[in-house]
Amino acid sequence: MDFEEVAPDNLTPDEDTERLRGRPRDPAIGDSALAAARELLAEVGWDKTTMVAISERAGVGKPALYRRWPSKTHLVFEAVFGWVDESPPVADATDPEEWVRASCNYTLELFAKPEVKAALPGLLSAFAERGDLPSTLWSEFGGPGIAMLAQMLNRGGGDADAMRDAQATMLFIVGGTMVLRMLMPENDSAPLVERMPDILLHGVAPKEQKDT
Amino acid sequence: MDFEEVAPDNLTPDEDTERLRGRPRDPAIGDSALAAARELLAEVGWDKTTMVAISERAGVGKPALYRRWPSKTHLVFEAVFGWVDESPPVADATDPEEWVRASCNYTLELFAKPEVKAALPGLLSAFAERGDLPSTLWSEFGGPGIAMLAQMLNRGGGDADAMRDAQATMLFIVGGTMVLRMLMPENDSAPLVERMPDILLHGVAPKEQKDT
Amino acid sequence: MDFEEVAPDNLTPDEDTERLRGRPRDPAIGDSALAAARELLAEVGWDKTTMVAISERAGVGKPALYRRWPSKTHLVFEAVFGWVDESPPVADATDPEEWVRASCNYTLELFAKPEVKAALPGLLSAFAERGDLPSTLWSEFGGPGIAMLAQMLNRGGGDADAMRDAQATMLFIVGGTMVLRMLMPENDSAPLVERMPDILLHGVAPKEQKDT
Amino acid sequence: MDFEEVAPDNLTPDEDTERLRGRPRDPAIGDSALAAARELLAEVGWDKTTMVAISERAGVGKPALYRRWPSKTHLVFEAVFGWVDESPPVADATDPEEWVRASCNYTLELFAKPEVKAALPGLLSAFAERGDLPSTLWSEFGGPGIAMLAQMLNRGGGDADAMRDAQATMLFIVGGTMVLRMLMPENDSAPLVERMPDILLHGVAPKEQKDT
DNA sequence: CTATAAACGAGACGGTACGTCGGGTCTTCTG
DNA sequence: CAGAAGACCCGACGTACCGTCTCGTTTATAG
Repeated sequence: MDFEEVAPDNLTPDEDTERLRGRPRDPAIGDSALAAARELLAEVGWDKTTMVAISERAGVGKPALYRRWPSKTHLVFEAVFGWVDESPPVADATDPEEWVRASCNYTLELFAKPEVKAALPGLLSAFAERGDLPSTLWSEFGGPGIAMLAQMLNRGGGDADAMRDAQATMLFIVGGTMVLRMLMPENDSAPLVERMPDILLHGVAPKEQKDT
Repeated sequence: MDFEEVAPDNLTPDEDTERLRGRPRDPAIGDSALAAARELLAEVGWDKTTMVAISERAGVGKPALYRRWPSKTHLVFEAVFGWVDESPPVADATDPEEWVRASCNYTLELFAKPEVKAALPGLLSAFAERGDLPSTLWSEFGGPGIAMLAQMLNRGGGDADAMRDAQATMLFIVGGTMVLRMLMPENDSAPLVERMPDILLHGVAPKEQKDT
Repeated sequence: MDFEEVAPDNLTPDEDTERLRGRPRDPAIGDSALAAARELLAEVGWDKTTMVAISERAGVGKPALYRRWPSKTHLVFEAVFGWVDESPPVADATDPEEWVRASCNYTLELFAKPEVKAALPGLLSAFAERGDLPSTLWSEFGGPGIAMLAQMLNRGGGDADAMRDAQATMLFIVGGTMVLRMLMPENDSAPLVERMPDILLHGVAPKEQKDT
Repeated sequence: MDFEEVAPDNLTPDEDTERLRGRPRDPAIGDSALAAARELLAEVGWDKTTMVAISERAGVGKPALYRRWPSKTHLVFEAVFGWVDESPPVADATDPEEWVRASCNYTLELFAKPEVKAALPGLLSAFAERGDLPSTLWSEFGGPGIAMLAQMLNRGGGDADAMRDAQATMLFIVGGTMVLRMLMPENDSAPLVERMPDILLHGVAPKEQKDT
């Protein structure tokens, strides 16, 4: 996840010694700002999650925010997805079924978080403006998992086929859970949640049932 | 789709006679405003789709817009999703396979429209503010198709199971195509598009392949 | 006062018979509209004296107002000054002193009316846009009185001198009372009011008092 | 003239040190805004003197204006009358006659300025809404001059009488010149202008002339 | 007794100004 | 030089009013 590295001031001078001139940035500021952004997103939604509001809740000045992130979108993006790749969600899956179930659970949890739901509008906005972001996010977020699944699926067929199926599966998992969380009330989604992995694994209209 | 009926002035008085007082609203204004909104969304994106820009392109005054929709969000929502249920996308499907392929094509086309992609951020924002919208949209948009699929799937099992599977399938179709369109560049999505219906129909990890 | 005659539709066809076709205008509408305008001016001031507010209070439609007056300014103008020249305020004055005292009392009363005070801003606006109005108003409002005073003042000197003095006197009376009413609280203006005519009649610095 | 002190944010905290936090307001902005307002009033009149027009001509953002004045009326008020008491207009008068002539000239010039004439409607509006403004303006604008005249008039009589006469005289000068400038075309006002001070000084109907 | 013509109440329409608010940048002072 | 405070520009939002227009209805005269 290097979304935030597009923005920062072009510091990083040639000399390491030069880097330490002046007052160092307070590392606590970044954390409290991200936390404040998450809280506000969950509490008041995207529109009212103002830069000023974030700065006030974090006890921080607005310029300090813009010194770290080039826009509100970048800040929120990191606040919501910045912890990705800390723990690979399906690191210990050994077969496709396990992988699919784990991935579903993970994304279902992810999109159940109120701050994630609230952040989506702004993030989609950013996608519309910057075409490179989506693919970056996709490869960072889904890349490793897709590769793992592709390897597990690669039973005889070529690599290309397995990769294609793995990508489509990830697409369905992410999209399906996202839409589920956005459109359906929390309470009556339980039976659906249980059934989703099965459909992905075995299809909604298995061939063998057609014969009987 | 009755989103727009939430907003308008509480007309629909008890008496039909009361309704005809005063100059009637010009029905052409609503249409041209919606068309202008769609065009602007596709051309300049969400942010620059201003109420003033819409009113200018539609040859209409700003108050005329606010008489019909209480906010920009409501207008755009209807502009993008207001034509739903005009033509059921899968009316002529006779078996699940046909249904799935037709639905995939339909939603893939839908989310390929630039105005739909541009409108999504604002619409998700609206969802956050008005919890009733999502479920309304869901039932209007997917309801009929889901019911049809459920009927086709109902081979022996109870209605509840078929309904559940149909809902999950729709979830995957809508979500998967949406994420595909939002995250992936148009050009290299072709092989994926071809494979998606197959996965939904037969699963990524068919049981019979496991045995061999 | 023919301010309102600028507006009416250019009816007045050649034939008197043609004039009476169609439904005649309801004469009560004009009166109730003027009364409503006066009340609103006195109660809520110029800004909130809306055409809609006038029409509602008068129980009348907005087009009925615009059929009679071409603008809000014209309506308010007539509402406030339309009754002028009904009764010449100084008709029975026999000498300059009497004339000055009567005129002062009259204008003091006039500018004490809340609707007159409230109407002044809009009227001044109209003056700025239409240069002919002020002189019209001046000649209608002050003309007869000025002529009368000029005649009384014409003791030996030429007509021009007397006319000049009469005009200046009227100017002082109107302007002085207007400013008094606009700028000073009602309560502590009593002593001033008593003294004003004397100054106009005999001056602030009479010559004979200087000698003693 | 402290009209503008009503509006600003309730700064002036207890501590002077608190006042210097944050970026200080650019003092040039206020001046250029006032100048722009004066120019626009003179050129295009009250109605077209828009806040946006002022901000554009001053090269300033609209919020910067609203930071300084709470409304267009306040801004224009200060633009037109903000320079009062910079130079007492009759500082060097030694007798009533001189004082009256100087005051007449001063106010005649004042109300001849196009920006002053254009601003009057809005200002009268402001008076209607804020009752304290008129008396403030009156005391600031006329106070010193009135006091000076009262002292010159105080020949034997009590202070109260002289003060009363001085006030009435000021009322006549201000009101008379204002009405003159508002109602009469510039060109044929010359003879009146010459005669006005004489009437104020000696009256229209001097007693000694009656005898002869 | 019907036809015509105009006025009527209601309210939509285009245009435009208002005052507010958010994003992102810049400028001061303090630590 | 980082940081907090806050002023700055830009521009969109939603509201209100003005003066015009279009409805369908009512009321008068004309034939």
